[in-house]
Amino acid sequence: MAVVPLDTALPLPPLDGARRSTRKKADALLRAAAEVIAEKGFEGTSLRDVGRRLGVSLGGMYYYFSSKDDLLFQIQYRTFESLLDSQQRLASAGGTPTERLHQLLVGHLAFFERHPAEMKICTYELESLEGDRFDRVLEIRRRYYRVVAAVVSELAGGPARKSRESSHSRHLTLFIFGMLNWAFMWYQRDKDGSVEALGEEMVNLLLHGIGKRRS
Amino acid sequence: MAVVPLDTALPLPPLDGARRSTRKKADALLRAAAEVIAEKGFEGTSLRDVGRRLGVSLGGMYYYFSSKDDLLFQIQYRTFESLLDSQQRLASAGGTPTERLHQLLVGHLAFFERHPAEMKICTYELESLEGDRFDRVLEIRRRYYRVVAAVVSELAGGPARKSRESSHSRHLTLFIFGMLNWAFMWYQRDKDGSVEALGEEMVNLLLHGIGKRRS
DNA sequence: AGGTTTTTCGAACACTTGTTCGAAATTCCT
DNA sequence: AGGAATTTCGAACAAGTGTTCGAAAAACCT
Repeated sequence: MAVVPLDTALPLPPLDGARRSTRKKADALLRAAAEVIAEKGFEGTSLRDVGRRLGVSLGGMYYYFSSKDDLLFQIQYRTFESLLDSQQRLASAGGTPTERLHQLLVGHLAFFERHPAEMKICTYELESLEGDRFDRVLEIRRRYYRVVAAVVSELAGGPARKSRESSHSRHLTLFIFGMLNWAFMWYQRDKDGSVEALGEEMVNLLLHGIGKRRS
Repeated sequence: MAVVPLDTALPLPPLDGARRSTRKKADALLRAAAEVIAEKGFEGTSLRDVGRRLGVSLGGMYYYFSSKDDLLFQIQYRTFESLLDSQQRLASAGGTPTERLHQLLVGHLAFFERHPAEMKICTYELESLEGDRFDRVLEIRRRYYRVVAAVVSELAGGPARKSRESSHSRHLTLFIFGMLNWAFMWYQRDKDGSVEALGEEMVNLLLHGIGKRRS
């Protein structure tokens, strides 16, 4: 009976036994790819284009990524890893539910301001992923959803019920994500002010509705 | 000196001197194309695919559309024409500003429920348009924006100022579009109820904020 | 220095794409 | 029925795609 070698699970492209400089270059390629894909779309982007930005040949790209799909997956997964981590820190930093919501809104907007290309890709190109890669990205997105939903439930439903999420607070949460994620369609710092100020406007709307200002 | 014929400005594909059945077929092709593009993206969709759905050969497609870009343009432009028309009717039907906002929210959601593929394309594939086609779609989108923005200003700013839109009500309007347009990411009639009910939840949030129900 | 591993390249592959064009088929009108 | 306009097709084109592979180059370690 043949024995399957048990060592490092993933064979080539994940760059496990790689020099640090190589990993740095993979990161740089990922960032460059994000910019191109954000501009021309995933299908409209060729690996040759991405490589050319950093002087890497087409064949060379396959040393860093096992496929074009893998590249897209890594952009999306890493982005949500980073966002989730940052937001989880904020959500568990204490304060009233209102304060925590405020933190999360500004946190999301600030992250999006720092990584516009990656965030755009996450909203535009989720469905360009397939199979396992799609599932894994969906799963981490759900984790992020729950972080925000928890705070919204607290705020909307009074003391959080242990049981299933109410459809009311589900909708509230999705409305909020809509406002947040739509921002990349129009937000320009010059025109719209800082993300902190924008987060403030958002939290005012969410707490008191249109018309009334301040708390 | 040669004389350029002055008659029907647009020569071929706009199907000006066309039989009624031909225009019907063009409409059917447009709908079929919308479904394919909504599923696989514009770049990922081939004219061969679209044609095959209705038994039209690749070459045949060019009798109806002057190019692949033209097809995408027509989907987007016609969709906004129809949406704009329908919403303008609602906005000028009278009632208090609150009632008119309510009408517009439900109207938008209902339109989106009737034309999910087209609406998805309008949000995903605007940037796949170029030059004049891009400009024209942008212009009609702005017209629609103003219809909603006008009602929001009335509601938020007290009596509407004649002058420039305040950045506060600009943001409010864009928040609302975010909630509306994000809905296609998650809305399922079974799970989320009717669009009328959803519109009600939205208007409640906008008027009174989280937590308080009813008016 | 020499030898090993990591990195890079370029050519070749099979395939798909949008577009053009001229001839054939169909439909319409009188 | 015949003639004119319309619709439809199929083949051909040039260009671009992701992926594979084996050999060369560079970097590293002792």
